[in-house]
Amino acid sequence: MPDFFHDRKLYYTPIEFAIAHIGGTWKMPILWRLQNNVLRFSELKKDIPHITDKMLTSQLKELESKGLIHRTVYPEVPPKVEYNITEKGKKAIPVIEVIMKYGYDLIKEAGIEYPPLK
Amino acid sequence: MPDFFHDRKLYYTPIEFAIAHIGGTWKMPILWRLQNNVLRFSELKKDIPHITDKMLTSQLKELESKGLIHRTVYPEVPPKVEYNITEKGKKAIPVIEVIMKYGYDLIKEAGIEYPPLK
DNA sequence: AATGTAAGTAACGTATAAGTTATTTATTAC
DNA sequence: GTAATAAATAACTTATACGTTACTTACATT
Repeated sequence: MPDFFHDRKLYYTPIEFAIAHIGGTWKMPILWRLQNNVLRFSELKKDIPHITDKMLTSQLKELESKGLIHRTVYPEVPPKVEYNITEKGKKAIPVIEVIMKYGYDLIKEAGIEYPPLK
Repeated sequence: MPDFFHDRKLYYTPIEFAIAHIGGTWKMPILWRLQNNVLRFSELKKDIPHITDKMLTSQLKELESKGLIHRTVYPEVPPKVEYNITEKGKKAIPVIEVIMKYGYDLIKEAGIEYPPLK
């Protein structure tokens, strides 16, 4: 398991590389919502509780820079910007699904009351 | 998707809860190595490149406190401590596998030279 | 002229994760 | 009596993630 460089950053493992793409508090919630919908900045903001403008902006930028989503600007006033998932981004969806289900299992095991999946 | 409290911490989503269990730089590499082996502290240290004593200690403690691994102390000098995965911990293995495979895919897509999985 | 709008940016502060270096312990081996 | 050993711990520093508040833009509406 050698280390490797990418984009001026050193990675130790494939896991670390994967987390660099979909990790952090907000990237998975964003990708999850874009899996079947093209959404505007304001719609994402509404859909994702607690997210701030700053975090939404920065996480969208990171996802775009890694090619998981695409950003379309409509030159209107007030601005209109739409975000859609890319083919590359779609490959993250099953991964997110597995993590989400694991989270639900843990919640259940911990005896936390929570609306069930599906 | 309501928020919930657990262990005096507020979680926003099942994903966040899952990551609290297996996230961070070192927890997955540790669990992965314990999936089929009972290992001593020093063996884990040898097996996991770049990990420091401090991080190994703290991450083992967190994994133990969440019930994913078990710690056995043999009252000898010098000390002997063994770590093994629990039934609860085993449930994380398929999740880690999916993330790892996703990492390998991303590495391949990025054109990084890397020894292939399997 | 003032107000509202969508999609941000900037400056700043806080919290958590992770890394670095030195020290501890009890016993056996030299 | 000094050194080696395994498994840590403690004090400290650095880096990164995340949050808070205020501000910007260009046009349309009132």
